[in-house]
Amino acid sequence: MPPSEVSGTTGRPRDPAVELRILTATQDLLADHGYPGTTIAAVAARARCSKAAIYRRWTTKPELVVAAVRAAQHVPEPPDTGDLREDLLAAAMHFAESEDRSGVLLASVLSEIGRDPELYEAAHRVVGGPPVAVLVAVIERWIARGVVPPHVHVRLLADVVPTAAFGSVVLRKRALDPSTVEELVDFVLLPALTAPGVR
Amino acid sequence: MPPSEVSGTTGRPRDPAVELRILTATQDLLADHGYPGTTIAAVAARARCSKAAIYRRWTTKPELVVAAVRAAQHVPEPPDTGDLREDLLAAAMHFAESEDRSGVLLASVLSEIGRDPELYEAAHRVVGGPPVAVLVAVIERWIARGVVPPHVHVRLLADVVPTAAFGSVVLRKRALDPSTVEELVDFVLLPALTAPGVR
DNA sequence: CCGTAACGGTACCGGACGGTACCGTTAGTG
DNA sequence: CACTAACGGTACCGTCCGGTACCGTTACGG
Repeated sequence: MPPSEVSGTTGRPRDPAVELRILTATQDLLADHGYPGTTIAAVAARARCSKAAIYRRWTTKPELVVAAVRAAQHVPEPPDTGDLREDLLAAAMHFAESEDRSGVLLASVLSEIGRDPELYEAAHRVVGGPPVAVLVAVIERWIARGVVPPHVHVRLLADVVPTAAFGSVVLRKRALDPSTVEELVDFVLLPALTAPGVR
Repeated sequence: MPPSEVSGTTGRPRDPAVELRILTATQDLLADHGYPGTTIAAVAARARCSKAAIYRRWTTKPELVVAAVRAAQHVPEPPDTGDLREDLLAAAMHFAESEDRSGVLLASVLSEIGRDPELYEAAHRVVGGPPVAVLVAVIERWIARGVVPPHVHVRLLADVVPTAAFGSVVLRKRALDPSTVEELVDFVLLPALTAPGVR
């Protein structure tokens, strides 16, 4: 939900540039200092605006944070390169470090947004779902093509890279290395997807 | 480091029961409410003691938390059942839910202990290292026995289960299901360990 | 040109929490 | 029996931070 759109029909209009500065400032602070370090005062200072300008748009801090995370996201397209490994790499690389900060931001927020289940669910659904769904879609397509056997545990394998990315961000304060993502694809996903049925 | 052992040679001796109650209360609160929810006042209330009794033993909250996490841990023995799958299961189950709360506690703390690198490192080294080392040891032993090919990415695979456990605790507020651990072993670790060289 | 509302700035409120100080009481040691 | 230090209890301090209120100023619509 973008800024509360309720505003009188007359008077000085809101400056859209302020809105943008607030959101990017929130993203910066979330990425650098986590949820607790992202104070409203700090956001205001970085956005070069007043706290009032923030509370005019969002009623509470968690709502601002969700808006900032949502603004950072752009839904990826399921790749279809004709090669299993290339598809996996393309889908998995969304979780590596890149100019797209949505993964890093999501991890920062999810781990610290605390005990508010409603906001937690909102953030998870909006930002966490789609990229994992892309990985699931890729795997299922290659199952349909008969390249990957149908007995593999799709959900479990699709979660490997996102989970690793999450751990990296939360534990080591930095995004997953692209080379590590490549290793995960080559040494974990591909063997598990192409191995004959074990057990 | 247990309670500051500096205490005069005379006077009323410290009650060891109080110490124990403080540590278990801290563990309970960490597991249930995370690091921020573990306030000193709450620990004192649950331990049925005064805040002063806590600060008599530990100088600061992070030190108390590290002590509580450390107290919850007991170093596991590397299993050697003669069967690869059984060894992996035994080592991996340390990260599933059980009466041993050390994994859950570590996850709670690591994700929220914040920007104090010193305490972070201490907690990680003390509690996070050994269980992963057990997994590494198991895999390397089976490489030495020639059952697992030497080209597998040991560190990467040994981290799969711990990372999943961490994500589960932080994201879903509950420990990893034993059946999920079993699935990870069967559908991720074993295929990756036994697959022929890919790529 | 008047009304309205957003603007930056800032003072302020209220609650939470880490940590300290001091109480009278109690359990040990010499 | 005197001394000492831990005990539970509690009042207190300082700080941080989310959120509110109010300022004079500014930009737009009717």
